[in-house]
Amino acid sequence: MRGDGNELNERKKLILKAIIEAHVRDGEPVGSKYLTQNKQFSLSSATIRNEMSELEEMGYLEQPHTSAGRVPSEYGYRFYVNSLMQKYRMSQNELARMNALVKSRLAEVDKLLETATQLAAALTNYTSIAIKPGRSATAITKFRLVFITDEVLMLVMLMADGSVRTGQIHADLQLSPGLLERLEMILNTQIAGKRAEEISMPLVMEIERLFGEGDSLVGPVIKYICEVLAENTGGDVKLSGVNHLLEYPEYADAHKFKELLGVLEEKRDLLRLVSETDESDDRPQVIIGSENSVEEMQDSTLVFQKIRSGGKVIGAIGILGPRRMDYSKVISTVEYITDNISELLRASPGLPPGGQDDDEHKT
Amino acid sequence: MRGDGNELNERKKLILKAIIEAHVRDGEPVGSKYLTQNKQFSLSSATIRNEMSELEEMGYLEQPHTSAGRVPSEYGYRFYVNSLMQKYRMSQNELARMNALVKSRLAEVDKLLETATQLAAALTNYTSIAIKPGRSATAITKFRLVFITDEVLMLVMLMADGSVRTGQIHADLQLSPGLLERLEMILNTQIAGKRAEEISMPLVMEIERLFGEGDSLVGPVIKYICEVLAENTGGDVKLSGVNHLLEYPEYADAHKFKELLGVLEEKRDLLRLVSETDESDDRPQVIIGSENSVEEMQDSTLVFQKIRSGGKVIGAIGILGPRRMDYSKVISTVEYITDNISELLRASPGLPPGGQDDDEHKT
DNA sequence: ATTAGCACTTGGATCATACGAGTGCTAAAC
DNA sequence: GTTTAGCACTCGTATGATCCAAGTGCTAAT
Repeated sequence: MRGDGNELNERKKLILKAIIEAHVRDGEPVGSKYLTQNKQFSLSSATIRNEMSELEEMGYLEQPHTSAGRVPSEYGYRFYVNSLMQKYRMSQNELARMNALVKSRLAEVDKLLETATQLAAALTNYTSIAIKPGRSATAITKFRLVFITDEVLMLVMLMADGSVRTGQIHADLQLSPGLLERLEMILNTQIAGKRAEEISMPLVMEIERLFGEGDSLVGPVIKYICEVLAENTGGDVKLSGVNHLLEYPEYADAHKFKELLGVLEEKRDLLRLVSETDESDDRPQVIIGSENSVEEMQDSTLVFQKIRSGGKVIGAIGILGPRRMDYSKVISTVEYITDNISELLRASPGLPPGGQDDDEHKT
Repeated sequence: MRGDGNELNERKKLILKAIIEAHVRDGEPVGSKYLTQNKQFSLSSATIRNEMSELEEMGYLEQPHTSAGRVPSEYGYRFYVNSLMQKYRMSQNELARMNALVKSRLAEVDKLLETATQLAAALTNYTSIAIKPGRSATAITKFRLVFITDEVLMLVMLMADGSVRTGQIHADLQLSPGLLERLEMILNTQIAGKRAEEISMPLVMEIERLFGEGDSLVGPVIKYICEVLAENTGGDVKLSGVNHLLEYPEYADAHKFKELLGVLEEKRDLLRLVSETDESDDRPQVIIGSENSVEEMQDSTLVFQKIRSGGKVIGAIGILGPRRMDYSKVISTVEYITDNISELLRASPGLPPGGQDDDEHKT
């Protein structure tokens, strides 16, 4: 019954569009009469009723119960997003607000993502999600040891993917810049480039031998390095504006809302969701209802877009709301914010400058 | 009417305790009859009624309406927490679970706090909050510049409070270790120890003059330093288990819950709340209802405890739930978790080892 | 092909009633 | 003097009946 025959005539499209937009606006089923009175259709309610009846048969609409108006089906929304919707044009006001917010804080990617989420939530009145996928353990290409105090050193690690990690290590013996220089060299020759599995006990002992004094220094350092290598950084998810959801009657059911909240906090599912989608698709992705493999989110829509920097996906920002959501506005917002972030990332320093990747060398 | 005369006799205390515990258990007003049938009181309901009536007059109990049972008043809870409650003894099971979780991930304070929150939420079935107060702008005592690639350097700043901040800076000119060494020295002589206001334009120009080449390097570096100095790090708040709140009918009202969520996300109020309390008190703090200055939280109770490392408050973890909360269990949990974290912080490195503070030198 | 008209369905709001839980008080019992 | 039994009273909620408005589907007329 879906997409049978060949699609909708113009009038049906217009009606469907009007229904969806009306429903999104006030959240109630839309009746035939409503469409005639408020709107530009020069048709009677009866005619519209007939069309609606057909639209229902074709799967674009649904009836909550006999005497209610129609509501867009998931399929209907999907069609709307794919074909009917026109891009939302931000108002002067919104644009100004956005620019101001975007410019305010940049710097580290983390902060950037967080700001972006808050922004998205504030602008759309839906819940917004920042996703930072975990980098799966990469090798370390270079070490630097920095002398901080007599007892503390900082370990700086340049990762193969171009990012940098740092950590402080507390040593039990008296440190000196010279000592660190020696250890740094040893690390760079012996450990750089290796994966966690390759750091065997004999290797560690060899290093301790080379370094000579103070295995109370080598020990903690190696331990820290192993931790970083093994880390498989879990990825991070930040929510903003969860409270907005409660504005929509769709989330009135406390129990279901609780479940949803639980999933959102769990991170895992969200991360999977983002990584499941087409890796190369850099447009906003719209996941409507049951297209979503996470059960608890099947009454919601998730719109998200990946953010790249130097060819690598470094995160994503998304918006979550009821299936009845202002797709046009949400999609534009996500798109706009993502673009801006990419822009900022290109301009500012802060993270991988594209470094040792294959693609970038052709310039 | 509060605390008039001189306090409760034994029987009143017992009855009050029983009422509170029953109410916490099932969330409904407690009637006189209920107390007699289920419980160990060898009294009739009438007697209990009389006692309850007096307890009400004294301000420990309240009646939602004439024909409902009694409910503990805020004052009643406060009394319970202060005098009646006995420490919750964790079950073998809970202890095991906790230990396992605590041991799993430690390392950075951030991670630690996050794990702790999740733990607290899981154990208590309330919402848990990790609070990392912002350090109010401190001076930088020392700089280190680390060569990372031809174009990127890492700026390491030792702060006056003993912590370390790092940031990457992208330079437009070709970097070299020698270059950085020179700049490092200039920074250490010219800027170290200064506050943000003291970094004037003339000073910056002086530095550029001293450094000579490439103000395309000095510019970004100084800018970054100023940002860090001005930063007044906002502090951070992490929530876990928000969904648990929805289990309690107290939070059924979607609108109020939305407001509460909004406040929790805002961070600001929470941070204030924690910093408002007695700085030196390291026991768990219990803020019940209207004792809380945040309006939206006046129907809730917040239990939290500060975490110190080397004398400095580095964060707090707390639990938020309905006023009717299992105080005994919650307080013990918070206490236990906090103690464990302190323990871990003492054992592992990772953060300020107490550094250049006054108190610590006396060892 | 469109429209007017009408019978039918149905969820929600409104109202009245009944019920149950709990109290406060008085008078009797210990 | 304290405790208890008994009873009238209060009040929130659950239940059910009724009504209404909105919307549909269908048929017949335009």
